[in-house]
Amino acid sequence: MKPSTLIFYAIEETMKTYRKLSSKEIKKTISDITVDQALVLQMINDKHLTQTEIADLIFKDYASMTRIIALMIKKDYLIKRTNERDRRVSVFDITKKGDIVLKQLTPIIEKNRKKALCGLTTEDLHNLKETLNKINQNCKK
Amino acid sequence: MKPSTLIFYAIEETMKTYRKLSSKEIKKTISDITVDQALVLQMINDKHLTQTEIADLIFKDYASMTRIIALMIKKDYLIKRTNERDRRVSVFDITKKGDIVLKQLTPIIEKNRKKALCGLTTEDLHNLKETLNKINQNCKK
DNA sequence: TACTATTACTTGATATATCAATTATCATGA
DNA sequence: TCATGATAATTGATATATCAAGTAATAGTA
Repeated sequence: MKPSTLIFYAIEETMKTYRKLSSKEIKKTISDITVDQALVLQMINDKHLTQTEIADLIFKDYASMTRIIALMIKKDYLIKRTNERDRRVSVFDITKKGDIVLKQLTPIIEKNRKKALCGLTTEDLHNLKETLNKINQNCKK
Repeated sequence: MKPSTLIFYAIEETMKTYRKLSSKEIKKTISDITVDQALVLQMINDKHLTQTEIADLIFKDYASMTRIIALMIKKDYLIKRTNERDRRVSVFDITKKGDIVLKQLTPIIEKNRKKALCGLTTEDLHNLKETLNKINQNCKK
C-alpha cells in the first residue's frame, strides 16, 4: 500500500489505541465516566466555559456536546446554569462528585500521556505537532 | 497547556479535519456513502477479505464492522456469501453499483490525500509515521 | 465419537459523530 | 420598537464505537 495511504492509517490507529489505553486506565479507578466526559470535566474545571467553547476546544460537534453534557448532568458530574447576562448561554458548575472524580482523574491522564509518549524526544514531539498542524491546515483550505 | 497534552489534541483535530474533508469531497460525487463505507469498499476490492480481516485492516471493532457491512448490503454496494469451506466466515462480492462507485471513489480519495499532505517532504512523512508508531506501540504495552 | 475450546460473527445497550432543521435569545439597523 | 439577522443550544435521524453476552461452526483432544 502507498505511504500516503499508510499515514492516515497510522494516525487513526494511534488515536484509537491511545483512547483504548485511556479508557482502560480510567475505568480501573472510575467506573462510570467515559474518556470524552473526563475530557469535558477537565476543561470545565474552574473555567466556566460555555458549551460552544468546550466543543471548540476539544473538537466536538455542538450536537455531541449537548448530549455529552446531558449525560454528565444525569450522572451528577455537572450542574447547568443559565448565564443571566445572555440567556442563550449555559455555564456549568462541577458537583462534589465531579470534583472528587476530577482529582482522581488528573494523575491517571497524566500517567497515560507519559506512557504513550515514553521514549520520544522533545524534538520528536515538536516535529509531530508541526507536521500534524500542516496536514490540518491543508485539510481546512 | 502542556505540550504533551497538545499532542493528543493535534492528532484528534487532524484526524477529524481530514475526515471532514474526505466526507465533503466524496459527497460531491456520491451522495449515499460514508467515509467508512468507502474505505471498506476499497478494502474489499477484488480481495475477498473476511469481515474480521477488513476490521483488523482499518481498525474497526467487529461489532461495528457487522453494522457497516449490513448497511452496505442494504444500499446495494455488497453481496454477502458464506464461505463453504468454513461456514462461520463471510466473504463479499461488490455489486455493479459498488463497482461504479469504487471507480469514482479512487481518484477522489487520492486527491484528498494529496491535498492533505501537500508541502510535506518524504522525510516529514517518514518521521510522522515513525513517531506515531512509537506512540502506538507504547499504548499497546 | 463426544467434549471442550476457539473462532467468526451477531445482537443489545449505551455513547458519540454528523447533518439538517428548529427554538430561544440577543444584536442591529431602519 | 420592530423586523431581520446572528448566535447558543437543542432535537431528530442515521452512522459508528465499544463492551458484554450470545450463537453457530470448527478444531483439537481425550
